[in-house]
Amino acid sequence: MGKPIRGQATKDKLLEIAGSVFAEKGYRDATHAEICRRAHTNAAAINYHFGSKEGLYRAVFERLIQKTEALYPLDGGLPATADPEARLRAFIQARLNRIFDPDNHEKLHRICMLEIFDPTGLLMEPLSRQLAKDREHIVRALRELLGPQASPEDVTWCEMSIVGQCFFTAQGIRDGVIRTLLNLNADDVKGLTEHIVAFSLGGIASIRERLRRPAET
Amino acid sequence: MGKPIRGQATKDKLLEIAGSVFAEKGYRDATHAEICRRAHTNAAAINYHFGSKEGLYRAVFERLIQKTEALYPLDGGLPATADPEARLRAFIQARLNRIFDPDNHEKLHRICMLEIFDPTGLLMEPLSRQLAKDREHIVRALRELLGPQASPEDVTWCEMSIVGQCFFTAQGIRDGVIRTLLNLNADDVKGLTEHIVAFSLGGIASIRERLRRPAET
Amino acid sequence: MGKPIRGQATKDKLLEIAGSVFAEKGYRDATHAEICRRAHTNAAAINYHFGSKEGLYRAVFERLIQKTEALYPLDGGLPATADPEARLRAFIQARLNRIFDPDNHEKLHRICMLEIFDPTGLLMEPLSRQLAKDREHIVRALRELLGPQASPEDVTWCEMSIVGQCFFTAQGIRDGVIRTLLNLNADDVKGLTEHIVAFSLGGIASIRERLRRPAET
Amino acid sequence: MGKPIRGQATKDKLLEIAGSVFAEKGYRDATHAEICRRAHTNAAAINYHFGSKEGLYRAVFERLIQKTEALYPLDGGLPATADPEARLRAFIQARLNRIFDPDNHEKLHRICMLEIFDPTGLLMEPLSRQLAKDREHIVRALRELLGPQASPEDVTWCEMSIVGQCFFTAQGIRDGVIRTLLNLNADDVKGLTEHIVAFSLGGIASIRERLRRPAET
DNA sequence: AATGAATGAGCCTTCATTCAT
DNA sequence: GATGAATGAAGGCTCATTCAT
Repeated sequence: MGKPIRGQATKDKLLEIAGSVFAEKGYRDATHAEICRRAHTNAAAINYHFGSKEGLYRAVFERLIQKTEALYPLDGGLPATADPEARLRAFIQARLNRIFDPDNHEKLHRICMLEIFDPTGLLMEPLSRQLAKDREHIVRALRELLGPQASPEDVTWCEMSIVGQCFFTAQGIRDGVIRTLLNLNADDVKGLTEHIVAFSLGGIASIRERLRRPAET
Repeated sequence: MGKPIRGQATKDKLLEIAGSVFAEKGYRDATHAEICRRAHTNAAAINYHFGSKEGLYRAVFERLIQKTEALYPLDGGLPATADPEARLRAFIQARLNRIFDPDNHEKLHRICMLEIFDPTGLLMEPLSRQLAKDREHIVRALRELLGPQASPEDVTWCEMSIVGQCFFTAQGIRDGVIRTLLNLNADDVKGLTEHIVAFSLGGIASIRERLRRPAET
Repeated sequence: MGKPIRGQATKDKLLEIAGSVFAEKGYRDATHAEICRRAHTNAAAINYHFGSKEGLYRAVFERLIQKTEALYPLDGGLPATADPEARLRAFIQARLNRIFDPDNHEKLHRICMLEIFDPTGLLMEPLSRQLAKDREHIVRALRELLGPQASPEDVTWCEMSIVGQCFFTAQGIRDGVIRTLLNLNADDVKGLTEHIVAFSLGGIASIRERLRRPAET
Repeated sequence: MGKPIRGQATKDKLLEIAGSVFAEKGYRDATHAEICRRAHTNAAAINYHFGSKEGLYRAVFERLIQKTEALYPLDGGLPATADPEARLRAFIQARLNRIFDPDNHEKLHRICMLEIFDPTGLLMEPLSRQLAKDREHIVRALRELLGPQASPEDVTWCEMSIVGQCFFTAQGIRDGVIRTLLNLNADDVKGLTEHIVAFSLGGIASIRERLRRPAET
């Protein structure tokens, strides 16, 4: 109740705005000047509240992670005993929801993509911790779906196939060059989800079949 | 024969080195200083030969495109009348070969990825022209594989599923955070190819089946 | 009786800590941040209590002067009628004691040295008042030792010779480059005193002799 | 003949001016802005020519050392076999000449004093090398003058007594607080030299005598 | 034709100080 | 009376570019 503590308000504002700027421009191109201008703060505020641009970046990431985790758990709320196909669907759905969430989460997605393709080295630890945690759900579902013959490598490749579809397709739908090229409907998240689920289940079935008859390769 | 014109040699050297630096650091973090140091040239050479950093970047891209196209055509040399499954396999193979080519072509891949995920806006035109051209082969193969019921959107989504697997999996195998996380064998390009082909054929079959019974969704 | 006023405690703590920081880093390199951190105070406390960094600096100096004067009078407690040689020895002893006092007084010495060699201009008045006062004892002793033929200039030069030995030798024994170079024993203050006394008495005798036979130069 | 190479002129100007500014303000208070303003250069010139402020500082020091060494050798041109008293006089003379040289050398003296009393840590290596070299002449002369009974420590203390007189007296004559206080004639370098020589010879004689009769202490 | 020298704009950061409570 | 929050000014440095030769 009542207005927030004075200091916290500025700090939150900075985190909010900095999240947007980092997501838009990437860490290196985001400047104190722009962040502070948009947050209506002095250029020294970042260093005052976060010690440095790096400190701000890390704080932004942590905050985005927390918000997102709470909102879109990657198990979709399903118990570990649920049908693995349903859990796969839930995972894909959650991934796409995270990406297309209009609020904070697309920022997280952007920042993660940038870190994966052009790392700053500043989020190494929290990012890999996060990614490791995110994998658990899908890896478990995949093990069940692929059956006991699947090696860890088989599982990982299938995981990459699925996550790659989510990340890349989302990028294609939403941004830049590819979007212009493909002329896809950015709003049809549901349709996209169904596509990826169907495609992936087919892919998984195919891999499973292949494992049963390895001679054919 | 006679010695090569001195100016041309410097220019080529710059293109060569700049390709590496742009690929390693991205456009924004690549500096005149580093490029010229590694090319043993004066810092003014870039502007002298290419007018600006932007000019150099564009020239580098064009040159990489040319070299790569000649080396790894995306139809794999197959005629348009060949078996569509074979053409799909050829496409995936060529994509992965381009990515894993130890020479120049991984540079092209890096630059394309960076442009897709963090566009500079400088390659908009040549990049989208290139991507449009690259699509043709796979889109044709997919149309045949998915059958006449597939809408253009279905085809595009499948295309994205396949390309997404290639791009993202390659990234996962080769670089940074994800590689550390997954502990995959970076050399097994052949195994990766077979995985993506098998997974994709399964995925395509699943989508085709789904188109025949649309009520199920 | 009764607990000390809270404000006074903070103020004293600030004076104490600021003395150390000014002595260690010099006025210019001493920062509000460091002083207040080490004094467990808010960064605004300095300006609140002392108006400005300058005000704090002056207050620190005054306080150090007071403490030191009480502890190590430069006449060594000897009456003005005592043997001038004894008074000279007492002066040198007191100077060195001030410098090597492990508590507060080496701070005063450091600050004076820094002001002499790299003046801030902020202590001009109190410092020159202090130095003028400090001179009195040795100047009087020197006049007696040099005899009536000595001009004021002769006296001053001898004074400088003696004080110079104290200040510089002390610096050499205790700090940085010179100490490393000379490898002297930092604890032998007594030995150093005896050296300077002996050297100076010899020097004074030589000057006195020279005054009697000015033709020789 | 003819005007100097273009680049070298700016570089020399910067060294020249920077020497003055470093000597006047000390390393920390000397700013790019002031140096470049006075050298009529852009603020980026320092980093262009010397890499950094530190680089400039080091270059300034080296240059001052070189010029000074050539102009005022501390042996005064005397052979090592000359009368030790003459060599002592030559040493003191050279030291004072270096300090009072109106051209570059007082800059060197200022910088050395600042480094000794408030080190930046940037000249540690060249400074201590230089000081070690400077000592040689006087140490040799002192060994002869003090006789075989003198321990290395005795020699060092006498050295400090002499150098201390030179440094401190010079400071007193020339700068700030002390000068105002003492009202000495800044131009009488010759008189000062004679004073320090006479005082020191007397001091040395006294120490030598003391070594012969150690019981008296 | 080619390059060493120079620069203006902008970046992150630090600091003493002031403000609002 | 005392302090957490905020700031304007300035600092060293980097960089793509331009200039003079």
